[in-house]
Amino acid sequence: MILYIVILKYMVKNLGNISCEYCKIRPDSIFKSLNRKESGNLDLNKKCSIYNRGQVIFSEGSYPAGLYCINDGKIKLYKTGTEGKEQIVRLHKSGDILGYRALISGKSYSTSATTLEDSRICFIPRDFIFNIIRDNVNFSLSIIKLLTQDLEEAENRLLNLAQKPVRERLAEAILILKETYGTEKGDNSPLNVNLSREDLANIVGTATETVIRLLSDFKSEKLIATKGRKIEILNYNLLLKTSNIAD
Amino acid sequence: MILYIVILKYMVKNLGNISCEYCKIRPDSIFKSLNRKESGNLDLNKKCSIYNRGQVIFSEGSYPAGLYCINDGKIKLYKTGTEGKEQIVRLHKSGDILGYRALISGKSYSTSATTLEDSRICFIPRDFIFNIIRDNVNFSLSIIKLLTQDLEEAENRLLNLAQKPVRERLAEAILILKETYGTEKGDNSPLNVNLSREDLANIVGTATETVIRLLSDFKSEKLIATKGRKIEILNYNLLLKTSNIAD
DNA sequence: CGAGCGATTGAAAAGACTCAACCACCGTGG
DNA sequence: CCACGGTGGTTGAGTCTTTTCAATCGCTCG
Repeated sequence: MILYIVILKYMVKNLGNISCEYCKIRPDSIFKSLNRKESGNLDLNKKCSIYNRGQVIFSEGSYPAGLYCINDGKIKLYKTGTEGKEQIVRLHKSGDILGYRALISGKSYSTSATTLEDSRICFIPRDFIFNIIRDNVNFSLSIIKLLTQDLEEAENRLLNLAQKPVRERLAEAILILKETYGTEKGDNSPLNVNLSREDLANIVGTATETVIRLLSDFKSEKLIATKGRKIEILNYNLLLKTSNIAD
Repeated sequence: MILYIVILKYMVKNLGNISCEYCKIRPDSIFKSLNRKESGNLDLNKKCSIYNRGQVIFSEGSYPAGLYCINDGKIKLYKTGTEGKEQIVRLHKSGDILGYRALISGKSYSTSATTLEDSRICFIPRDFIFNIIRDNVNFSLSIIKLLTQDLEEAENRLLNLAQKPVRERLAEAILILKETYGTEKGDNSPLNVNLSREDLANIVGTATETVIRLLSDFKSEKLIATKGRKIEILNYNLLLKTSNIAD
């Protein structure tokens, strides 16, 4: 019986190995500039796996052997502070790639990555990536573009952490969650992501209890509604105002 | 007389137009991968200027027409928050280039840059840079490397702002100032940079008064000595401990 | 049913900010 | 030469946000 399960899991893993050429996320990914030959080559080199929710993809301090492409799933990228508390640096979703900073700079990971839900993630070995960078200028331009986006976002968050009160940051975080992961059904439905209060606190950069208190403030102000971990935005405009975002 | 001064200033500006091939900062700069022809070409295209202390090089929101290379000087790169308070994102020194993020991403500047002291800065027009990127793979790899460094640094500061108390962040900031700008004469001399208490606060992400109070704490703990804006590190190890940097 | 984890609430304390006053220094103009 | 105003630095007091610690609750899982 156990053997059977192991085999099944193995099969699932391999079934995950879809074609990059026809991958649903291809139009959004940095691999879109690959030609047919390169793309076919990528198929032969990559290895797709299913990660269960809460599984660690890589850890701060270890060395990258390639990069990860999220076919389907949600991932948190975080650093661990001196007291062991996580700070979530970025959230990722289908179509994003992970671990390219460390791979390219040739250094160890400066963040850890963990799935927020069951995810299908493809691994592409180091050499393949470097070959593409050398051969395909557009690919390295895509990498540069990614980096500039991440950098700009990081600098914005720097400003927020330094200057905005927790209340505003939490409001903004909820808005960003909507931007990133959308809602479950339509406009009047909960955000399509399950985060613990602790994760939320680790995005905002505050204590878990503070998040809980502010969420219940938001609820009494009719900005949001919650049901377990599900958060629904009830008054978008007021939440936007609460977040005090420039312009 | 006034005319004379204007002419003098104009002359100084042109005298500033030194050769990139033999520029003292060339070995440290991203232009080191340029060959002789490209480098000569750069000389013909660039334009060097003297900026007085406190002069703005570019402002958040405006569009880049090229990038800046610091031949000599110190620059603060900062964002302005909703209440008009600055947050210093990064400090730059001789050999650094400025404004490449906005130039490459084709977007407006997301930060402003102002000199902390009189500086000689060269401007290199947009087209020239893009030509190099297209022709010289090593150059774009240098850009990628810069971006990865900046990103890593930004993420580290994110963690610090979110989790560390002001006292630790200020101690770390002083250590970083030493790393970046060194000391005036030797080990037992003040840091080689003049920052107002306000600038210091805008690095650390706190109020000016808090910086002043903590600095005087540090003084009574014999960690540092100050004389006007000059800060001298008296007890490096204890300051390091106070900063609570990991490892 | 009990253990354990995440969520919640309460109370107290700490950290940091704001506001206001005051000081020190510097260059200007009378 | 000195009064003046302006800027940046410093100090004090009070306040508010946020954290910390502790206790409780609810739910799930074995």
